[in-house]
Parts: sequence; structure tokens; C-alpha cells
Amino acid sequence: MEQYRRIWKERVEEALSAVAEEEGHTIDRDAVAAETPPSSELGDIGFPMFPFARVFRTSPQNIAGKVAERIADRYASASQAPGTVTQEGPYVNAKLDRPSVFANVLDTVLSAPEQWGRTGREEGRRVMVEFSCPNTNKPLHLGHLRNDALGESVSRMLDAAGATVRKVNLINDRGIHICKSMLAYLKLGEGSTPESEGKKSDHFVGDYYVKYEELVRENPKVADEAADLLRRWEQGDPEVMELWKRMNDWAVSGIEESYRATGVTFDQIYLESETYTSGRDEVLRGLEQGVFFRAEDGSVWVDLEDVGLDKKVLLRSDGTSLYLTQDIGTAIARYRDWPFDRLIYVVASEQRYHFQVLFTVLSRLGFEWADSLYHLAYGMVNLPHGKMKSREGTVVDADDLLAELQELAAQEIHNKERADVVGDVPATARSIALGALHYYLLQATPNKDMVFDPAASISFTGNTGPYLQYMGARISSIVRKSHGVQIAPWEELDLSVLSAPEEWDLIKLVSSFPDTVSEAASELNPALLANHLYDLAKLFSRYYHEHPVITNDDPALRGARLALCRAVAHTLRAGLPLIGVPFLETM
RNA sequence: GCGUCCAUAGCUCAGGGGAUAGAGCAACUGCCUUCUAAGCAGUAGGUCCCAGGUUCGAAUCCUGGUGGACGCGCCA
Repeated sequence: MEQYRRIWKERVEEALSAVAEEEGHTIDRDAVAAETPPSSELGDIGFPMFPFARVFRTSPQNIAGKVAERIADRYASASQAPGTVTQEGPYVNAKLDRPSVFANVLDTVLSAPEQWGRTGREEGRRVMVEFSCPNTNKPLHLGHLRNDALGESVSRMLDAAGATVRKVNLINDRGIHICKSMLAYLKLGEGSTPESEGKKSDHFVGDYYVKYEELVRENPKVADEAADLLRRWEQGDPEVMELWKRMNDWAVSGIEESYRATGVTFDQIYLESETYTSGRDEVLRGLEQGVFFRAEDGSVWVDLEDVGLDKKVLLRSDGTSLYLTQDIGTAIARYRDWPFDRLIYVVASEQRYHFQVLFTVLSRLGFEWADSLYHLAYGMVNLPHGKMKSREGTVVDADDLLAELQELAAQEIHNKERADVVGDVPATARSIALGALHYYLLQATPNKDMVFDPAASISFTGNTGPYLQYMGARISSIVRKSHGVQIAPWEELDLSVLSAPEEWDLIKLVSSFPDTVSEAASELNPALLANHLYDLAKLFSRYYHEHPVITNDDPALRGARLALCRAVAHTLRAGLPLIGVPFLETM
């Protein structure tokens, strides 16, 4: 659709300039804007004439009339983007030649469906995306799910837009939090294992973290013991290292199981235990260069007050690294490992300040690529009845939530008596659960806080993932059943039979799908794509209720409509996975 | 105290200079002998937080308020 807009904008600019010249005016071509009229009846591309009223000293209606008259039928049978132009009030509106658009778009989609939606807008760009970054003291929760959904979706969209994407994870496997779980295990574990308890391994570790919280409430001195464990870990105490390894393996393998279940993958996984001292040398180098300063107690600081930030500590007085120090080190290491044009950190918006500081410090250290760092901040996920608070036990566990959604989906399959048709009920229920979850998390603008309502997400009516999956399944069913019906071959199809308004609106939505993908990719906003696919599904749903496809009497109409159905199906098939929603043939 | 982000229908969210501000949920009314009713159509629901400003034109941009969230650790 984008190319049509470009071509017609050019034509309108030319006509407007010509009219202006005849009347002795000059216009600013940049003031010509291509917009979308509120309904297809008015036209397909609209050009408001308001900005030119002043130079012409007449009404926009008047100008629109003259411009429209000049263009009118001039391009009615142009070889490229044929169509006509009308005046609609103060607007000049282009109406595309429908059969040629149908032919064009359908041919593009159907001849290379696996390429549909893939563009070259980000061609040649190397983009690293960091996301997830779990702690190893407890399993993933709902907040991680938003993070993972965003990271995956943004990565897939960038890939579809032609970028070379590298997904990285940084597992926070060291520090006081894991020592707390370790301590509780030492006190209460009695050699038990996830296997002996029959628990998913990361939940097993997480349970000891909860037990630690109970222990420290009873006896605050337990905190000192945890700190002591951390000291022994840092000294490399073999006994502590052995336990640390064991518990980390449990935590990480459990988390990886969750990744597999949700379709999350990484190209590289960094471990904090291997990177936590990095950045120290960089800070010392910065100190020598006079970028930083040393306080009396030996700690190293950066003063960012001139750019509206604070003074921040970069090295403790004992010379050890902090979170910020480590992030400096890992950023540098990553650029060395895989030079990027852009590094996107998918991290909660609470850490905005941290990233401002990080980016500024890297820039002051002289890394010109510091400008390519971007913090994709996303808002908190709240629950209908308030916030998630670990102390109040209202944190929604990722695995539990997914299991609950899957159960609800399975029930629904049975209620609708679809089990026989669907075949593998658990697998289908799992796909529906994922679709529900990911669509709900991604249809909201990343930046904003959101309320996650599990019941609403899986609800099978309305603006939900399952609704989109249902439409995909319905079209697939129509396409499947078409095999037993006589259809005119593609070369002989008469596309002018596609005369319903819905058909025209459908093909326009289909044709702008690649534009939406690349826009959503460059804006790093999956919600744009989610909304587009919803509009498409919604419109198709209305359409096929009123317009029989394979049960139609007219073979010409059957063939043309089926081609349109296929194109819509391919669009959903290509688009849904980009927002983490599995495409289903049957449900 | 300072900083960042947010405010649109009863609720959850779209729309981010341009044509009558849109969906979904919830409420009410119709539609299954017909490609899956997990659906479709319809009714009702709005001072786009407030006040100024910029503009031919502001829900959208700017300034100032108000309300809310989150930051401002030798935590991560």
C-alpha cells in the first residue's frame, strides 16, 4: 500500500504545483500529506488541501476541485497504480483501480507466501536484543512473561524487516539472592532434590527462597549467614561452589523449560558469574583519563550532575564492581563479540535512570557506539485487584498461569465438542494458552503499565489471541474444504467479481501488512502489528458470514474469493508468530 | 524535594496534527436445517484530567496545574 501512496502523492504534488503555477503561486510540496480517508467510499488515499488555502487565497474545497479536475481520469489506465481522483470537500481523494490491486496483491502473496511480510527496510542492520535476564533464586513470573514476549516479538519483527538479529540473555546467577536460597536449603533441605520432591526444578529452588524469608523473619541473624555464604562464594570455597552450581543448574534448567514452553530462544547466554567483575578495568581507565574521580574512602565515582543526573558510584571502596560497573563491562564485551548497529535492552521502566547513567558513562568513556544503545522500557503488569507483591504472595507464577490457561482452553475444546476434530487436545490447548497470553501482553503499548486479567485474556470472545487464532482456523478450514470443490484456475480468475466493499477493505489490510510489520519493527512496538491483525481478522469474520466462499454457486466467485481467503490466511500465518501467537489450522 | 512516565466510554485498551474519537468486555435486542455460533448484526454508553498557548485545524504539539505509577542505594 505504501508504494501506492508514494506514487499518488507525487501525482497530487505535480497537479497542485501546476495549478499553482498557472495562477502565479508557488506551493510547498512538503505540505502535501497522504492520509487514509475514514471510509473506502470516499477514496483510498486522501490529500487535505487546507494548508494551501492561504497561498491560493481561496477555500480548500476550491483548490481540491481544481486539482481533482486536473488529475481526474488521467491515470485511469496508467501502467503503474492506475486509478482516478475525486474532490471530497476539502480533500483530493485517489481511488485505486480495484481489479489491478487485487491482481497485484494476490499474486504477490500467493506466489511466495513464505516471503509475505518480509521486507528490507532494516536490511544490513545488526541488532542485538537483550531480554529476559532472570534471577536464579526463583521461577519466572508474569512480569518476565511481558519481558520475554516483547523481546521475542521485537526480535522476530526486526528479522522480518531484514535486520540481522542476535538475541542475548544475561542470567543473574550470583549474588546475595541465590545465597539466600542456598542457606535455606542447607538448613532445611536435608539432601532433597527436585526429583525426590517431584517439583519443577526452578520452583524447587524458589521454594527455598520463600523459606529463607520465613527464617529471617524468625531470626534476623540469618541474614548474616547468607552474607557469609556470599563471601565464601567469592573466595571460591569448594563446598559453597558445589552447592551453588547444583542449585543454579536446577534453577536454570527449570527456567529453560519455561522458555521452551513459551517459544523463547537465545543466540547467546551470558552468565553474570562470569561477567560480574568486568567493567572494573574500564572504570580504572576512565579514572586515569579523568572522566571519573576517586573519593577519600577509595570508591570511584562519576559526576553526571551537569546532565541532570546524580553522582554515581562505579567501584566500591573495597574495589569491587557494582551492577552498573558490570553493565559497562558487558556492553563493551558485547560490542567486541558482535559489533552491532543497535543494542536494545528490554528492561522494565523502573530502570530508566540506570540506563541513562549507563549510556552516558559509556559515551564519556569514548565509545562512539554508545549512541546506538537503546532502553526499551516497558511498564509494570498489574492485576485486576491490585499489584503483584511478593510479600503478599500475589505474584503470578509464569508456569502456573500457563497451566491454568491451558486447562481453560482444553475445557473449552471439550465444551465445543471439538476434541475429535482437533486431535491433539493438550497441544492445541497449549497453543491457545500461549496465544491468549502473548496477544494480551503485546496488544498494549510497551511503555505503559497494564492490567493483566487472566480470565479476559483467554476469553474466547472479543479482542483476544484465541479470536485471532479462531479466524485463522476458520479460513484454513474453508481452504481445506475447497479441495473437493471445482475452482477456476488462478490464470483464468476474473478478479473483477470481487466487488463487495469488505473485499476491497480486506485486500487493503492485507496489502499494508508488510508496511505495518516494518513500522512496528522500527518503532519497537508489537501492539501496532497486533492491532492490524485484529482489524484484519475482525473484518474477515464479518465478511465470510455474509459472503459464502466454497458454498457459492458461481465458480468464478468461488475461485476469486478463495484466493482472497488464502491471502488473508497467509497474512495471519506470517503475522501471528511475530507476536508470539501460534497459528492454528484447526481449533 | 528532584527526575521520568502515564491520564480517552462503567472496566481493559487503540488512535500521537486533519473528514462524524474507535475496539473489546460488561448491559440490552436479533441471527445456527447453510464453509466451526470460540461467531455475526444492532442499541446504548465520551467536558479525550483541568487551564492557557501554537495552528487554517489539537484527544494528538508546547507551557503550567491536578491526580497516579516508578525512580533518585558502595542493591540488582
